[in-house]
Amino acid sequence: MFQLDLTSPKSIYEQVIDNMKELIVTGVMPEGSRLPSVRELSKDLTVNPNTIQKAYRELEREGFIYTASGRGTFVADVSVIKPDDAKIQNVEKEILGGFRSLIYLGLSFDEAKKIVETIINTEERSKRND
Amino acid sequence: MFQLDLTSPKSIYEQVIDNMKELIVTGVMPEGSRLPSVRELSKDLTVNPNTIQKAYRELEREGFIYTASGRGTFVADVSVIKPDDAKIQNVEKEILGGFRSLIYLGLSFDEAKKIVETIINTEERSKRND
Amino acid sequence: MFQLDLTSPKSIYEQVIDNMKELIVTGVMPEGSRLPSVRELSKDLTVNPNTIQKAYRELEREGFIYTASGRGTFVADVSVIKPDDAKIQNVEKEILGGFRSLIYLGLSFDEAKKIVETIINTEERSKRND
Amino acid sequence: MFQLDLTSPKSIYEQVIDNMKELIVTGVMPEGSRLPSVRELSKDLTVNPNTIQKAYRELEREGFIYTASGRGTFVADVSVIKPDDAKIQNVEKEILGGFRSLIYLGLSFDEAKKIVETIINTEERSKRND
DNA sequence: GTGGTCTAGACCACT
DNA sequence: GTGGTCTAGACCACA
Repeated sequence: MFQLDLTSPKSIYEQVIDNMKELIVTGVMPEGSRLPSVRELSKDLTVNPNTIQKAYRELEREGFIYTASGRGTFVADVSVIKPDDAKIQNVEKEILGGFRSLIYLGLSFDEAKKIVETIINTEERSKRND
Repeated sequence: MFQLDLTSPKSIYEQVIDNMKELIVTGVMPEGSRLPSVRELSKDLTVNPNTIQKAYRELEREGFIYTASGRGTFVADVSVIKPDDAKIQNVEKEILGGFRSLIYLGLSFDEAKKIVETIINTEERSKRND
Repeated sequence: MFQLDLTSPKSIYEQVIDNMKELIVTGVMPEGSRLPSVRELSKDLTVNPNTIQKAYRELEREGFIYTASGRGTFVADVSVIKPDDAKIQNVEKEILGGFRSLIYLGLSFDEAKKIVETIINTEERSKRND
Repeated sequence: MFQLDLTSPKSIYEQVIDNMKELIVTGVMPEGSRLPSVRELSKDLTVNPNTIQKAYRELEREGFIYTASGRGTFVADVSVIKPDDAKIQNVEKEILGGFRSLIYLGLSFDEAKKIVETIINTEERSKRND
């Protein structure tokens, strides 16, 4: 399904969340499709079931999936998710922090700006090739 | 000097580092100027001295400051710091992650792009007004 | 007969029970009328027969229906059911918990009160229009 | 601090959440006050630390508390919490379900209505005596 | 089989 | 000391 990066500073359950969101938002996992069961995925990634469940729980809380005990977990209707302004602001701060880090690392403002533009353009192109 | 946000998920020592870098990179604390002593700052921010110590150690490791034993810690020549490619790549990943988060939160690609552009432009304007 | 909400946190058998009770108490299914067989209903709702079986068993236990072996299951005389004080107390706790949740969600006491009154009034009106 | 009801159908972590919310909303735990540490409370209630942490995490997510790793968890400014319409609707459904259950249990509409009114009035009186 | 809860106990970073 | 993450493995209700 996807791979974990054990060297990443991101925790395992966060990686699972991000990877799943990616699959859902890009439509690889369409609405209503069934996610691998907690046990399946935990075995597949060789991590503890609790870790997967933690990720699934968070995904459910954010409205990406819904869970039917005894039957499985399924992709929700993501188009309904309404942007949460508070969260967006947090992410904005995160991005601003990242941008400033580039400056701290010794880049000029214009170099940093260019890097961010490149990141977005690369992302845009990769989306178009889906 | 600056304020801490005790409710922030960022750890205190990270906040100290970021604030210090900000002051240094923007020139508020020019090269050679003396930083508050660990004790002074810890008292000022009412945090544990160990926490300030840790922040200063990291700042020194990254080349932003240097310590003159018995005299204090001073701002280094920041223009010398060479961008560390590995670190830049990490920050790039962080920014990309943030950008994708905007999408996950329900924004369209163009909305997310616009937000990032606004962040950078705001930052640019604030720098010009320094 | 009725629809299930597969995304609901309520389990399927609970949904079946509640829907059946609704039909019985409102008189849509009058005393003595025959319920769909387990197989029929399970096919109709595309759920596992065991699930329907479990719901019927619970409904019988509570006195809403009775089974005539080999002939089917029928609506019992509901007017005979005596309120079970223990159960009523449980439901009262549930309602109190819900009411407090409204407060936790940031509503004032009066707002919460008004909401509950509206719920009951709406229910009352819909009953009158049966 | 409070007691758990091990016979309750509510899970332990839900009970912890509800009890804490109660203490916070009623002002027993004012803004900024420190919650018992995960370990303390787990020992106090003789439950596993993970269970307490699960509760604390949820409380944080809902904005009732904030957490400062290494220092403890603290009561947040609850007045800021904005009612979440989706959640309110869920609670409304819950209350409606409870109300209907009273009817199913054999009460008349007016009896059920009176019970709910009594619940709210009792709650109101107990608040006034705080 | 499915998800949900819980225990016991470990390791980590931060204060 | 604090909270955060994770493993290993148990028990439960539900389908």
